[in-house]
Amino acid sequence: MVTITDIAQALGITPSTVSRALSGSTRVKEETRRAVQKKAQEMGYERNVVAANLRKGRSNIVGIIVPRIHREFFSNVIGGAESALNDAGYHVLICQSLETRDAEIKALKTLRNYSVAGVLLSHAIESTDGSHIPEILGRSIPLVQFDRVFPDLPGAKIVGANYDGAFKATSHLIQQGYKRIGTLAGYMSSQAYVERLSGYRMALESANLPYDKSIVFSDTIVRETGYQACIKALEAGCDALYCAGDFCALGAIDLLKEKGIRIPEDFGIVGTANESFTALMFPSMSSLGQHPFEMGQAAAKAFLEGRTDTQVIPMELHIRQSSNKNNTWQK
Amino acid sequence: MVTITDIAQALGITPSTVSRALSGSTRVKEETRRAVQKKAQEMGYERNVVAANLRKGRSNIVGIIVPRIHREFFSNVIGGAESALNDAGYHVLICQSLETRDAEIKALKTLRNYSVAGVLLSHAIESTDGSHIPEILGRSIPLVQFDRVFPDLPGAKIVGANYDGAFKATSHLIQQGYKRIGTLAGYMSSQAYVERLSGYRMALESANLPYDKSIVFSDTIVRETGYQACIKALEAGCDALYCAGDFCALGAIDLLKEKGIRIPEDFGIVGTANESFTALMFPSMSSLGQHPFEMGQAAAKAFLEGRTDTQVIPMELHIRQSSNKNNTWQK
DNA sequence: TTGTAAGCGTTATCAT
DNA sequence: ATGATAACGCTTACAA
Repeated sequence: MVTITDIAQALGITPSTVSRALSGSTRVKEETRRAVQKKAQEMGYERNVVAANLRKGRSNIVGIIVPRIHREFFSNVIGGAESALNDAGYHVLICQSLETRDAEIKALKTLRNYSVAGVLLSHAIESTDGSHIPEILGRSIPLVQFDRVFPDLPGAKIVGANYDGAFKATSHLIQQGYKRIGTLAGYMSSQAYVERLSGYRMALESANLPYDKSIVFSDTIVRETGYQACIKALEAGCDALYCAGDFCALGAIDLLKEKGIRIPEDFGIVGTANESFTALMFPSMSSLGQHPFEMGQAAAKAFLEGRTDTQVIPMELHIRQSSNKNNTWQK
Repeated sequence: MVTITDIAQALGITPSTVSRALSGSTRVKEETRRAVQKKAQEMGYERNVVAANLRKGRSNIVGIIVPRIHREFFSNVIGGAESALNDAGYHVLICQSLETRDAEIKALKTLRNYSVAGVLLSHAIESTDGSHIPEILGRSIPLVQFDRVFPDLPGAKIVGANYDGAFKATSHLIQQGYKRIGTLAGYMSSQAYVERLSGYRMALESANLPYDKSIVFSDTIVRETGYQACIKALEAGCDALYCAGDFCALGAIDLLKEKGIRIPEDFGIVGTANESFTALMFPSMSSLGQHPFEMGQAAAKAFLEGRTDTQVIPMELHIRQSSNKNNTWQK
């Protein structure tokens, strides 16, 4: 590997000058800069980023911590973030918390240890508060939170319009004529779900419908728990569910099919996330869509631009068969 | 940040001893090792990996290069690889080639520059040969290829049982009684698709059916091209298609629905990849399943164990409605 | 078993 | 505008 010292020797100058010429900004004669750049090109020089990082005390790596890489939502966020960061000369070190606080802490320490330029984080469900985060990152590593955020932490935040979205989704169910609308609300440890629940509640109250805690099912939001919760929802006389996730909505549909309950005639379902399967399944599932790729790009840009505000990414309601009594199909 | 020098001072010994005590193996008195470890703990020491990497000329980062992070298949591979690597103390730097050779080359150079411990790679479609890969990585960075591999490159390879799988899928269509079975074969620049085509061909020949090039559609395998190819397949008198991807199979189904052609009665479809939507759509789609998570784990383990052989991950045929005339439903 | 010293490749500070 | 020098924190011959 060719170093700046090699170039310096070849040119009869010193490494410092080469370094300056190559790093752009500082005062170097135009002539020498050109000569250095030419020589560097010729010799196939590439800056050793590890050495540069050590000396500078910061790297051009951005860490991304997500609960699970292979969840459709998160992999899309990562895809969006990586593209934007890469365009700006950054690279992405990726960590999974697997929803545990310990792994999240370990990942944060790892990233600090690599002196990353920044951290993009969506916290583990197990992390009910975010105090560990600034504690580990300190003042010098900028933090961008996305999707699951701690509002009280400083720094940029990118969130979905959870309140608005859930309000729209629930209002839609009301308009369709469903009378007793429950919700699979998700983890109350996460702000995103708390807001979805608020949106649900306000939609009911705006329509002068009662908010009834006995049909608010707060649990993990996987297929199996959706199935289980739907049993209780039926017992409680529900005829529709707004679900804070698509997989728990799927579980609910599993049960309804099993019981021979017609969708959407007898029971309405709206999920959340607009996973790709929702449009393709039968009956197709109405879902409140997030925009993960854009969220990833927004998180990356917030880091790149040094923003510290909160950005809200709109959520769109995709009305499909599972909630559409009037049969106005929408792909 | 506390350094080994700090620990050394606190203990009245030298940094080298501290380094040795902390790096495990070398000869250090058990007593001092214990003292050092205790002190390190006390002072909250964490080894600066950047410095260590610079000195050693290699890092504990493994680079993963995939065409696109957010494709379901690849994100699952990454998820599996990350878990296994993380357990062994490695971290993952992630790069997207976006299917272009240039980005792939850039990523390889970046990873070399970070002196990564190894590279896990699934090459871009645009890369029709792999000569650039060892050229950039050299002898010292181990390469593990997965899914899309160049057989002539040295090093470990993890591939799906594409030949076997396509053979099974096509044989299944034959058994179901379809008479003229075409294929959406995918990119012939990639070995995986070449093998799927071979499996398709051999299944036909084993059943004494002709292999007819006019019903082999080789193209990109997205929804739209599947739709287009299916038009031609119908014109050519096909009554079934083995599709080398799920999305092109979906495009084919789009067309069949549009034309009112019954699935599976009049036309059979088998896709490849077993994307999650295949089980949920209507009619549910038969698909040749890969095991991306396991593939990622296998790739990681191949790196960790220094293997250089080729491992074949079996593919399973999931028979669902789209090819199941006998209606023996299988979830 | 431990200490000494050099060096990984770069950047930053001070001179010149 | 350029050069000399030190330093980032660690590892590793070599010496003791």
